[in-house]
Amino acid sequence: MLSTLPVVIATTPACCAPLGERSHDPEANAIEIATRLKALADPSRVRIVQDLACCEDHEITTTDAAAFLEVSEATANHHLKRLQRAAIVSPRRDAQRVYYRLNLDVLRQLGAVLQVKCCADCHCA
Amino acid sequence: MLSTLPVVIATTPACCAPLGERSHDPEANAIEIATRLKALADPSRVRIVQDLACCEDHEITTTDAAAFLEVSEATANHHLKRLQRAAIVSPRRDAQRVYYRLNLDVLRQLGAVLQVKCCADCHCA
DNA sequence: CTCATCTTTAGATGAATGTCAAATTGTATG
DNA sequence: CATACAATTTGACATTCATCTAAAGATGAG
Repeated sequence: MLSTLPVVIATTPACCAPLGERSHDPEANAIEIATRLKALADPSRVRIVQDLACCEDHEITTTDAAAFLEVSEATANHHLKRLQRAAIVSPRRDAQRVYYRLNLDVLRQLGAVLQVKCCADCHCA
Repeated sequence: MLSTLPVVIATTPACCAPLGERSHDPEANAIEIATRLKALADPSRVRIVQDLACCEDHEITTTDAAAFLEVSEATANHHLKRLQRAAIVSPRRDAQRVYYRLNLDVLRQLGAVLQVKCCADCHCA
């Protein structure tokens, strides 16, 4: 289970790309980033996140997600758990139902990792 | 082979999340985004991109990548091709060598997709 | 042309994963 | 407690994929 706000993603490097912290352990850092990206790299999970970012109350249950994705509840639950393990969503129990909600900060930080800025003197586009 | 600048990612929606265009075909759009994320969602490929964003000349060859990742050249080439198919890198041939270079705009746009902004009246963090 | 180097492809293999049906657990209500 | 509904787990299955070795292409040097 990944932490909600990993240091490796939060820090900003010196030169070009903010693709996570490179100074400490590049290997571990790359695994961390890849793990989070993998959690998002599936059409069903992208749609869940899209819906969560836009829907009325910004929450979704396993049953709702199953109907939304037109998939079994076991599958919907699998995807929600996958997102949860990457700290992209968090669960909230209310009676029988479990509502999942986006962790916007985590999503934004993951996005920030891809906002590569190159140094002034390089030939990058 | 994905196009270099897909419309689906370039456009900006109305309300909350800019997780790609949702108005046209949500299903196809989600597949598009997930496909690109998948191309990046591997530790070796993250390290390649990290290196490309920072290294001296912002280019890398199959042989260099193999040494850098400590992996066979076939494997390194596989990863570079995967990134190329997602338009994240582009090849440039010079004599025997093929130099791969980042498409910064594609990377930035993919990152922008995750920069979820919620509407003022919602309860998101 | 022949050799050396770099790149790419082909085929094989093991691990991860998306999906489902079925069974199990959790929670509330009669 | 018994029933109903929601969530989760389990086990199976097919697919994808990271990796390797071996072989084949591509390109320049002698």
